[in-house]
Amino acid sequence: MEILGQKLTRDFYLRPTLTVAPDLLGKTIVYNHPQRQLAADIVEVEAYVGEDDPACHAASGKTERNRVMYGRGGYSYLYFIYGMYHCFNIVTERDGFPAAVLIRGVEPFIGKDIMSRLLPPGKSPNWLISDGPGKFCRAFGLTRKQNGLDLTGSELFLIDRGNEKPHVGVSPRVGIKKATKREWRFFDINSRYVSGNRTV
DNA sequence: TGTTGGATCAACT
DNA sequence: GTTGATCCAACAC
Repeated sequence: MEILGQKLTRDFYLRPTLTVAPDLLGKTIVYNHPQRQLAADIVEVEAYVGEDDPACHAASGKTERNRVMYGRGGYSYLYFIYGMYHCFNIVTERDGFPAAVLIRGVEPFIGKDIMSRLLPPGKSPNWLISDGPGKFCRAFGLTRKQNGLDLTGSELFLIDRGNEKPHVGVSPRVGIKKATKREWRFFDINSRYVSGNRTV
């Protein structure tokens, strides 16, 4: 199935991270796996910008883990955390400057039934499957295998399908103890799929 | 070689 | 509000 929309090009990702992050709200992530197609609209993100940002993985320099963050914008940065979860980031800005946007919440658009099968059994049908960075990666089946993918390619990419501009809320980033004064979390205030709106 | 704690989530009290 | 699950990168030694 072909989804109607304009694929985001390299230029989109090369802009300043604090411009790209809120601009990602309402855009659609498409994951074309050989056996399945998944798509979801972004409703919550966080920006991590450069070695001067104490909360950014690049705060203490380049390592094997954060290597793709140092590359050109428009690539995926996936890492494993807390022994159980993965987090998906979109690398931004020019080659050599480490920055990325963490995807924290999405509204399922295509393949919700497939996503549900990747989740633990016994949840009620209206259980939110993608409100939170770990839950999003689990619903999409994203792991470190997808680290470093070119998001202008055909496997994993983003499109603008003309969604209405969301009403954007701003807050400090979640789950970090450093740089809590920086309000670099952006979310669609009308979406149920923003993390923290627990519905079970 | 060993230790520690994290951009999480859900199930407790 | 607190804790368990469970891995591995980063850093200390």
